[in-house]
Amino acid sequence: MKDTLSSLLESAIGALKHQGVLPDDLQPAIRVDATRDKAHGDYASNLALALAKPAGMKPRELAEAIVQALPESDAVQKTEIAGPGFINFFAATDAAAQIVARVLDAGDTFGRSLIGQGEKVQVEFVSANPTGPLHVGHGRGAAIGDCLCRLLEATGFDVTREFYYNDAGVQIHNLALSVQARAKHLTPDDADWPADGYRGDYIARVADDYLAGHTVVADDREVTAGGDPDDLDAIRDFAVAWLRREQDLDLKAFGVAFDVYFLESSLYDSGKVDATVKTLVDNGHTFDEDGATWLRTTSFGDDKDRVMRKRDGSFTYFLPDVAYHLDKWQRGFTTVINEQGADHHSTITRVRAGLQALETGIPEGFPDYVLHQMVMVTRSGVEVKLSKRAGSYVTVRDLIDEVGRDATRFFLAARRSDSQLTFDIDLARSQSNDNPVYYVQYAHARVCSMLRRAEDAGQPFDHSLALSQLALLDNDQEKTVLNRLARYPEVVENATKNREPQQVAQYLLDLAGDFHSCYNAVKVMVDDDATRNARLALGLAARQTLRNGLDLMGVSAPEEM
RNA sequence: GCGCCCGUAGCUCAGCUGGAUAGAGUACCUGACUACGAAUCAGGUGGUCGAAGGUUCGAAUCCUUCCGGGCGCACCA
Repeated sequence: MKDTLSSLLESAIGALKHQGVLPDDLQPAIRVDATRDKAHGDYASNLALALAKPAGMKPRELAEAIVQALPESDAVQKTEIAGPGFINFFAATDAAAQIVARVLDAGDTFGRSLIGQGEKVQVEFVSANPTGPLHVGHGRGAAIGDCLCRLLEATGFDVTREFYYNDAGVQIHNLALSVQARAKHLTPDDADWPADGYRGDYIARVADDYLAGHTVVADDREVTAGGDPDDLDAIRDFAVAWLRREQDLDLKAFGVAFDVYFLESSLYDSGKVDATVKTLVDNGHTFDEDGATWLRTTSFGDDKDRVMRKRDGSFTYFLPDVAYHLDKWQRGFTTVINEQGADHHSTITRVRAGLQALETGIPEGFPDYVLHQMVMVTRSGVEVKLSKRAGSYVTVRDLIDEVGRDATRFFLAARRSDSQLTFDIDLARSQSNDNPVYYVQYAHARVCSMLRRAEDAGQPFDHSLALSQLALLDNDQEKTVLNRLARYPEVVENATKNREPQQVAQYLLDLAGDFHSCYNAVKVMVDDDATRNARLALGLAARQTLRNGLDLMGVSAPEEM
């Protein structure tokens, strides 16, 4: 519909140029938007407003001229000029209703597109180090990241989900010491407990399993416990595998699966860290000072230079980070999106600067970042601190157990990532209708119920009859649903382009609302076969679109509630 | 002090990259099940879009400066 209107406007502009009303060299960007207010018709264009100045005409006069020059079309019932010079289009009912046929025909593919053209995209998200179960912040990252991946897949990109972690750093050493302490029957309250040790109860479980000689299988590794409490290396290997498995279980419960687990240590093993250093040095972007080697990141927009090799000879974290992103580029990912907590935002400039200093033709904006702000968790109105060491933080699995996977995913992905989020556990776990995901799912279940009812009444849905009678969908509420359905593909495209999964959530709430209103205003199960089937078809189209959108969010679409 | 993000109804948040009279949910009032699921719907109350300037036909949206909140500012990750 939108495309139709755009091309109508285009030919009108062409005609006006021909008549000499508009200058020939004018190249207007024709824009048609769905209206917010029914009084403004179904679609509106601001073309006359945008062109008034270059054309040297008053907006309303120009709008008049454009409307006069518009070709006839069956799709348009009437046009109006309103406000400062908007051209409002009222869609012909049967033309608008054709969206139902389109949705039913496309089915699961409605809203999908090929704009990605198979481009290889990598999304790195969660990337938690294996020192504890995933917390709510990771959950937000997982919900947003996975939804982004689903959006990218739906728009024709070739997506790789990647999880990056470090199994050898200082944090992991602390983990091993903590497990060892537990294995020697110390508790976090003992004087000898490691200073920076992890205090969570899970440490004791790791220690028990280690002493018992258990074998753990994670997605990317398998380790059998040595059982010797003095063998710190064995303890570390086992603990890492144990927590990787724990995180796998968290992710599985959340419905998120990764294609690649990438180890920071592999960058050292493969020589990529050394190669990166050599390139940076050879390119002359480094200097030595205070016994350390620095990278001159200020040449690439950073506000100060950064140490890359410490005085003790080891590297700061950002060097392997640069090597890692070079590796991503070399693997053929022209678009890379890093979803991570905003508390690490300072790495962006550094990593990009490092990549530029390699002078290998990597674009300046590489990689893309999607940052999510902090999640504050409250219980009984009191903040629960997010700390792995405290051991009292809310995990992803806590939330899933308490409020369910669907609600957790929806909550965490339904808000803009760059605003802070308060997760009120009491509210979220109360199974009340405050929960917006129920609202959307209920709309879906209602259509299913309607269809069951039609079957039971011996009046099953007649597809071909319905499609021939779509023009009967002419109530205000039905038109609202039709217009909403027509916007879905654009929402998917926009959400993908802007990397904003919350747009999908917002759309689903709007569509569900439109449907519920329509459902209450217009009775579907009427005696007239034509009307009933046309309305069932509208319900089916709404159900299909709800299902497709929910699927993008990784949320189920239940047939009954 | 410097950098990034945020500030929209009492509360939780949308606002489709500049459009028309700023919208939902929740809460609070009033109504609708002898019609398809009332986990729903219809209506009402509720706003200096943090503040002040600027850009233009037009600003919650873009620019500047303040105010307030969060997060960063390591030879930690």
